[in-house]
Amino acid sequence: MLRLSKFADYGTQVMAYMARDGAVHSASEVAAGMGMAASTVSKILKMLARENLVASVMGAKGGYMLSRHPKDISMAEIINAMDGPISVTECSGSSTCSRESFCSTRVNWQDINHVIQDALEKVSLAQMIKPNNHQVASRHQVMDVSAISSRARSV
Amino acid sequence: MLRLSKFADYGTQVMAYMARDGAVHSASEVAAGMGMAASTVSKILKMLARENLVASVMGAKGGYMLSRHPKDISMAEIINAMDGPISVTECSGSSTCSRESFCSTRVNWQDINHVIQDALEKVSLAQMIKPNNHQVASRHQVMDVSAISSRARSV
DNA sequence: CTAACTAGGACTAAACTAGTCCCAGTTAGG
DNA sequence: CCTAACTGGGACTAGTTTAGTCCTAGTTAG
Repeated sequence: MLRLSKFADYGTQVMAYMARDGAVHSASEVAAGMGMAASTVSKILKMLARENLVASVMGAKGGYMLSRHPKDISMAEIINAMDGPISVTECSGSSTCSRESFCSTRVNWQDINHVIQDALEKVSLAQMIKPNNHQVASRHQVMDVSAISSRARSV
Repeated sequence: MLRLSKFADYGTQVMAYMARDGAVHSASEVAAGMGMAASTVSKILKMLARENLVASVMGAKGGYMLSRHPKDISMAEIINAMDGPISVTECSGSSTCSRESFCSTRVNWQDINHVIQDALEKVSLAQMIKPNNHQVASRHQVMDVSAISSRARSV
């Protein structure tokens, strides 16, 4: 199946929801807007915040906002934040595999991981929320650090 | 993590093992050669046989063999055989998602699936067992149906 | 000072995965 | 024709992972 966890999926949707404006939204507000449980959305936003994909504003009237412009956030970043590094097999990292001596395929898995990572880096959140126009293989946007607001602390 | 099941990984290794020659090997023989449990390898070979990636020979002195030349078998086929269709999210198929009305990202996930599928189709088993030479993005081999043997029935 | 938030992590139930086993069918060879 | 060596298919189980909830602490607006 080559599966992504549900969290990566949810994370993308939460990001998509937040991308509609640059404003601060509380977790419960996002949850209500998306029709999901507040505690679940809260957990997802925390994970996204830890990786600086959203910025958090603490205290009353606080909440979360995108830390960058949607076109400067790649799907690879979101997936990495939610699921950890993109790697199709266990052995492709540093971990030891008991059959490593037999295994002739290891370096090639790494190549495959790299291709997938590349493909995901080329898709921005902005593209992801547009109606489909087959832009997946298009050129990667260069970051331009257009801050949406300066209110956030944790960026 | 974008994980593949262990079966896809094992499947690849079993295929790699069988690719060393065109001969018939019993499941237990392959298991012994790879240092894995016979029952596990047997299960994997059954799955591969059901998708016609290996051909089975029943009865005494039976076993399995690759159904095609390694260069005519793609990684996409092996992964599909072991894990089912390559699809990064649940909703990208036909299944209904409760938030489909909110979800603006669906068609774009399908594009991403397609890119990954493409990348995996371009890697043949033959390439996978060669020492790494960064051939992942190279052109896809055209099938030439060079039968290795005519002994098999289930091809 | 209090209500409305986020931060972090512990905890649990459900789902999935990996691995084993069993029984039925097929074939080579004595 | 019988038996041993195989595959085919599927049931079953233990272990792991995932998803989701909840609790406590810290921060800030008003």
